[in-house]
Amino acid sequence: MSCETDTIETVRNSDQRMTPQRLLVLSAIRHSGEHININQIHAQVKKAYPIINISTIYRNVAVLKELRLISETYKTDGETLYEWIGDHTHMHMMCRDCNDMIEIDDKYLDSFKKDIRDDFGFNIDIDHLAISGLCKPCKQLEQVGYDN
Amino acid sequence: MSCETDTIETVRNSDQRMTPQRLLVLSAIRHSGEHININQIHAQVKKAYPIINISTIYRNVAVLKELRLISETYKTDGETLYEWIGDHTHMHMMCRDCNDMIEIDDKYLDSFKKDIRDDFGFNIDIDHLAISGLCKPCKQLEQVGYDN
DNA sequence: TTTGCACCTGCATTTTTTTGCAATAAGCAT
DNA sequence: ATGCTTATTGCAAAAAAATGCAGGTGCAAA
Ligand SMILES: [Mn+2]
Ligand SMILES: [Mn+2]
Ligand SMILES: [Zn+2]
Ligand SMILES: [Zn+2]
Repeated sequence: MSCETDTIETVRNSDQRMTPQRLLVLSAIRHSGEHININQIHAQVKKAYPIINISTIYRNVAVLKELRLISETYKTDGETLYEWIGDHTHMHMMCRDCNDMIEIDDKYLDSFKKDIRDDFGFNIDIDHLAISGLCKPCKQLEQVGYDN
Repeated sequence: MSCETDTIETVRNSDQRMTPQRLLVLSAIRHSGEHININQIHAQVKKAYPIINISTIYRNVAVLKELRLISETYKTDGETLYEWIGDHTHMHMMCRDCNDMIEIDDKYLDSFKKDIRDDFGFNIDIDHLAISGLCKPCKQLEQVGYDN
């Protein structure tokens, strides 16, 4: 795993240790398509290390989240997803009706982010932003009165 | 509970029923200060109806959330909070270090919301918006290098 | 009022997530 | 290399959340 060198440093520089288990969890998330849940991480890690316990997955995900190497997203349908935070910074819009998630460039947040920082001193984490609402098709269905 | 008449109508108009248990859950959330968790709701409802089961709380909270009468917020420290959605629409900024939550007027979101609707047709739910980041004091501590 | 049906509840159980603990091992300093 | 300190792991057990089911009940239509 040569592409993880700087990540390994990040972990080590924070009084945490880089174990084989932790590296496998980290790689599973990093090299998954994009979003991955706990069971998928567990299944993936098991391929290389079958004895690993699910609690180790939970605990490592918590550590990586704390270090802001990964993000945690609660989907509108209840599923919790993890994602690698690299240089591809973006946010998500999640539809509360069809549960679809679309990816949105974080440039859309620039002005809002600035206002909040200027007026409150609060610094928004764009990497951890998932916003719920109604997507275009679902909104149209609602207006036709097709649903409620 | 005379102040719940329109709420009762909302529930009844959606092919769901208004049971005493549901009304108690609803009132507990509505009349709590602002944010309340599952156990607090359970404790509150028990005062009037001691036999109620915790699973009834979980199920009713899910229904009220689906009807958009209440919002569900995952705090940065893991706690899940519920809140009545009335006319006092607002959003929250949650600090990932000190877990403090500040309330912010939704006017700050107007421009962002419009951009997203114009460009993607996606309609953001302001009532369900809680954004994580670093609050002012925590940001200052970080810059001094006091923490990491 | 009475009836009927779909929704709800309580309870038991299952599933998911968290936690305590003793053994192990990472990483720093000899 | 070797030894120390302390984070981390696997396992078991606890706690939290979700679910199946049989009986109960809201409520709309007679
Ligand atoms: Mn993403
Ligand atoms: Mn609030
Ligand atoms: Zn949708
Ligand atoms: Zn803070």
